[in-house]
Amino acid sequence: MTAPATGDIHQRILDQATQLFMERGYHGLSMREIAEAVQVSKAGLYYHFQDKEQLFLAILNYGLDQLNQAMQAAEQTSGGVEPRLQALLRAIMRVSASQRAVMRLASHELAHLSAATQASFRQRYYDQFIGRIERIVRDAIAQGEIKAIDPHLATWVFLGMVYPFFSGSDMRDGGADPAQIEMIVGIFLNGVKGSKKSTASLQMES
Amino acid sequence: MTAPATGDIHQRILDQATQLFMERGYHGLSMREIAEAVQVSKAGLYYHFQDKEQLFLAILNYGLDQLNQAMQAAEQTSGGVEPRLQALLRAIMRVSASQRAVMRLASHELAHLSAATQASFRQRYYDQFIGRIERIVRDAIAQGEIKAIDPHLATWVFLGMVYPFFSGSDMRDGGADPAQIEMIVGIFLNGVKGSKKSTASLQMES
DNA sequence: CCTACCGATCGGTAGG
DNA sequence: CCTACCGATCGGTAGG
Repeated sequence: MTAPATGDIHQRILDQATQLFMERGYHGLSMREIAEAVQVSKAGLYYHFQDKEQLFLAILNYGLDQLNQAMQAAEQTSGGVEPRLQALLRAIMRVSASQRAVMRLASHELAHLSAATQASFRQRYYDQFIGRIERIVRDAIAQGEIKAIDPHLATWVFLGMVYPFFSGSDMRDGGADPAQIEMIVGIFLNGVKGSKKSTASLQMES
Repeated sequence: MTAPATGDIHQRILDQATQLFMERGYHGLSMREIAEAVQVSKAGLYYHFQDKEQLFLAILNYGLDQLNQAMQAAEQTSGGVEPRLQALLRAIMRVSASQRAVMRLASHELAHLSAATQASFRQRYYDQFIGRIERIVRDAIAQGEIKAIDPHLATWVFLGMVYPFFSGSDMRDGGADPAQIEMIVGIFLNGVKGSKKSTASLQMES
């Protein structure tokens, strides 16, 4: 009566649950509530997903896949750190805000899942997301484009800077302002820039 | 039998619950489990705290108080952005890692509380924590020490950079490495430095 | 502060 | 045999 409602139920569950888990967290949302939102029975949920944890994991994996595809295309960009980082960020900002926010959901809620689930997702997360940024940072250090700081730390610093754009809750919900993103990349690069073409005074540490 | 166990039960509940909420999140931890950990009855918990939300709020407020006291002392520091930011960060890093992590707990879980509780905490959070950093940033912009960017955005960028040091879960648990902290402040300041002149603000190593 | 409970809801599963 | 569910209920636990 209300609608044909037959738009791939599997996907409709994923979409609705994504939104609800984002608002309420893993333990703050029940399978019953998801079922009501999707207008299937709770048993219907369990036909499509083994249990709550596997449903949640499917959400995280789907979000990571979206990001991965976007980042893959952007990775062809060659040149220095700046064009590469900017291209990566632009690609990330082109995926929907809600799928971006799934990465934040992952970092907040992963600890509440079983050890096996955590391990399996964390592996993919590093391979497909963090690793891509860290690789650019490592290359830039090798080229002397940025200071010889710990690449892992530098990556986390950079991610921390753009973190608000993965959320829409801490900051303004408008979201992906390209100018702001570019400025933040600029701040990062200016902050960590190496001795190559500027002053050598910042280089050494012991 | 087991222990005298009479070390201010109110505080023991706070301490134990802080640790457990940190591991499990607001909805991932039951009052029953807290009671068992503290070795009081569940009803005993309700003698000391009105309900689960008020217990959780007490934890957040206590953590904020610790930070507030430390930051108040550091706020006497005068001079440019750099000494002021460094003093503030050093003060923050002197409070225990677990109390620092309470701020992260707040940012993760606050959304799961009632609107009234959220509002009451967020007010204090801005007044006593974020506001202190934003004030320094605003002063620095007014003095031309750093670029004329949105102070709110700059504050969130800075907080994002030091975010890992509020956790102990995303990064190494060792926690507060002063050298890393100083370097990050240096990266931020170098990244946002203004047109005034690059005098002492570039020197981050001693 | 405890024992003894409540209305309701939790994640998950039965047979059809 | 299949896909795609349903109404009802399981044993336990939630906050109060």
